[in-house]
Amino acid sequence: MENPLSSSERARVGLWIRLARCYNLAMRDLRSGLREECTMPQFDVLAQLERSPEGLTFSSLSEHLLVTAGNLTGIVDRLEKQGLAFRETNPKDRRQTFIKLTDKGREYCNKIIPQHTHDIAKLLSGLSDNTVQNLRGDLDQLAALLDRKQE
Amino acid sequence: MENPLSSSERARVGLWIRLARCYNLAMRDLRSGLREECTMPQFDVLAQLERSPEGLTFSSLSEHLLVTAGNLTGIVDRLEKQGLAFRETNPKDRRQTFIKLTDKGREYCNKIIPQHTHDIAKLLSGLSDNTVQNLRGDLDQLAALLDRKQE
DNA sequence: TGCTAATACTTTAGGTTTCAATTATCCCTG
DNA sequence: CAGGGATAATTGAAACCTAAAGTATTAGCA
Repeated sequence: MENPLSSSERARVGLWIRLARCYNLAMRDLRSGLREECTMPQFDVLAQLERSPEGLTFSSLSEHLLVTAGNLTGIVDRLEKQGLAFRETNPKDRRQTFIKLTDKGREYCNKIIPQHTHDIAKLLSGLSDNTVQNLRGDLDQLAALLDRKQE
Repeated sequence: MENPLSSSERARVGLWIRLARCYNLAMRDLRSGLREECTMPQFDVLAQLERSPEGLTFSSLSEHLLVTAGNLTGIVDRLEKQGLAFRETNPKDRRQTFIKLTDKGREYCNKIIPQHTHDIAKLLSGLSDNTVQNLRGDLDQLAALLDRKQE
């Protein structure tokens, strides 16, 4: 009835399971390192804003972070409430909103970004430089593939 | 002030970013393939149950799927409401609950598991068998590392 | 100019997720 | 055999997340 999986298909399913497992294990660890400070999604937004002093729109953030714009509304609301970021309507196109860091937000980034960066490096420090390079290359290949399927 | 990142640290941060990006891109695609049927977390639970006719406890599911037990309560509630699974208290230890598939749930699994498996294989079909093998090996190494940090 | 379609964000409904606090049960030791 | 500590699941609060519908605003074109 069911046509059985080819070994090549099985290998790919196994790859997906491993990818998901690594992601979730790492996520769990990194989240706990950030916990007292801010949430992971909030960090992701802050880190993007930090490298764009001119501000970012919801659309561009949504694209970079792979989350829906509807989702960002809430995250930015909370950042705004904490005084770390603020909205600014684009006067040239009043549909668009720029999100920018406040001074407090920038200061905060200067503290937690290096800290979080260090956590990541430490978490992955057990891998050889060689393995890291191989993984990066192969994942780039995979990302290119997945990007293409998106359109 | 800030001591700058070594190139080896930078490489590891880049690896994490790529891993997260691939995970999220793939997740987005696979979710939409499953959408009309059930949610991804529900699928994950069903797929585990399908290979354990004797049932699984919340604790063991929690461990396998890397989610908290509190989270599973809700997911299993919804599966139960849909008539796909049911709870059964362990008479030998009334603290434990076995979760099992109903007939309807088993039938349902027979339909969607092959379908989802096929979606995964198709999504990753653009990678060479060689790249798949390399990635699997390297991710196994990474998972072992992350597992160890967990304890 | 004025209508229509597209774009940008928000809202809503339904799930998911975590952490922390509870409840129920079991185990163990005095 | 009773109390204290561990284990299993649930509950509650807050945040995240998506898809789909809604609201403003802009752009394009007849």
